[in-house]
Amino acid sequence: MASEKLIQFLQSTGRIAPQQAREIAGSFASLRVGKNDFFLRAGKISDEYFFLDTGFMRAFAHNPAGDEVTTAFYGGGQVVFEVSSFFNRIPSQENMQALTDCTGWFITFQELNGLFHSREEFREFGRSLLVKGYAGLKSRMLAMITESATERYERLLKENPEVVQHAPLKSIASYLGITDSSLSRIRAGSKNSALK
Amino acid sequence: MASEKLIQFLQSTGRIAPQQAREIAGSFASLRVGKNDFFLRAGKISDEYFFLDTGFMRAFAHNPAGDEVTTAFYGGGQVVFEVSSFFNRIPSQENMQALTDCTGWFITFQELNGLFHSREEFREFGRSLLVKGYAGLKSRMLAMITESATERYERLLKENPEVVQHAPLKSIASYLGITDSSLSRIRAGSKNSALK
DNA sequence: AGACTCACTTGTCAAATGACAAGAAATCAT
DNA sequence: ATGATTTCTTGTCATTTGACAAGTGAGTCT
Repeated sequence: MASEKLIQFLQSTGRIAPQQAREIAGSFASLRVGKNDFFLRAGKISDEYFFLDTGFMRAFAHNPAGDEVTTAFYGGGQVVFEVSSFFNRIPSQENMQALTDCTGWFITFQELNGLFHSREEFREFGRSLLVKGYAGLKSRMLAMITESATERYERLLKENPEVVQHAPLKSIASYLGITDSSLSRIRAGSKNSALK
Repeated sequence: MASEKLIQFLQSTGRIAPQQAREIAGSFASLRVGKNDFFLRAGKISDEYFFLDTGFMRAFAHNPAGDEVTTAFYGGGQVVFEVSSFFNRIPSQENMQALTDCTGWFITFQELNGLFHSREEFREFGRSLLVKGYAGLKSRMLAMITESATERYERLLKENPEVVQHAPLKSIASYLGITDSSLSRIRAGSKNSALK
């Protein structure tokens, strides 16, 4: 198993020692998701806690009008699962789909819970991940309130440049809360802002 | 101790039995926060996990320009603390302030951790609360992307009518991501939408 | 009472963004 | 390859929202 990246990841919070990380990683099974394949479909229960090793994914919901709204992007080194569906065992409102071919490692809800039960340090790790996701959402919310569309785009470009390279414009636009034509204009503008 | 509401709350996820709920509630101490008093100041570590029994509170941050941005409202029956600061033991970026006189029950981080350690059912309860908060933020984010300011205001009015009665207009406006004059116009408009 | 502050409203104008539609460019299926 | 589909860009115009400023009214302090 070439799960070195997962083992590193488990140690990243400093609460899990190398040997324990190796043991925990042993409970994960490998998974690959082909480009455009769905990792999770709305209506299903999110049951895989998936460490994404290589590739990019996105999550999206539908607004009342039926349009797709991208709610998250994921790159290598992140864990992909729908929090509410996974922990509450209820159908997901969101879809998760691979933007590129993806590879990684997963465990099921049941296995995760077993590990949480038997390993306090892994439980702490899981909480830390949840808290981190929560904080990330909060800061995105703050950006949505205080920044202009252009600023939000530039922030995404800076903080997540790979995403911009792999996601289609309309997904990025709905993630930023703007229309695709507006984003197209923002892109055109930021290049020529000095010219004309 | 008249902590019946807290005891009920602990049982609300169905994972904690009445007797256990009573014992856990016994670890909480009572707290009152006077109107306009700060429950938490930016720069401090959030160290109280506070079950708000009666009253209303809000959380707010400052944007780069220095203006207050309200990030959350809390009413009776909710738990008030800054997730990231509390669990990561880092200074809070947010302030939390009482909108009205408040009463409730709290435990410190250390005590909470002790309970998490000794009582699996309370640990599950804590996770459930975190997951609920996470899901709430996600749906607020979705509303911010897909709904107009008027729709967001009407949703708040419907889902949290008490808040609107106790928070000043400008706090509500920044929570909704609009200026106070826009909110004032929205309010004026929704009354007269049938008239001229 | 009188002067102050604070919360809210309203007017005017500008800026940001959306709606809709047409066209160019890239991608895909057969 | 070719036609179909999707993706992205661009034009025109409408709508939403913001910026700024003035005004009203309610409460507060001395």
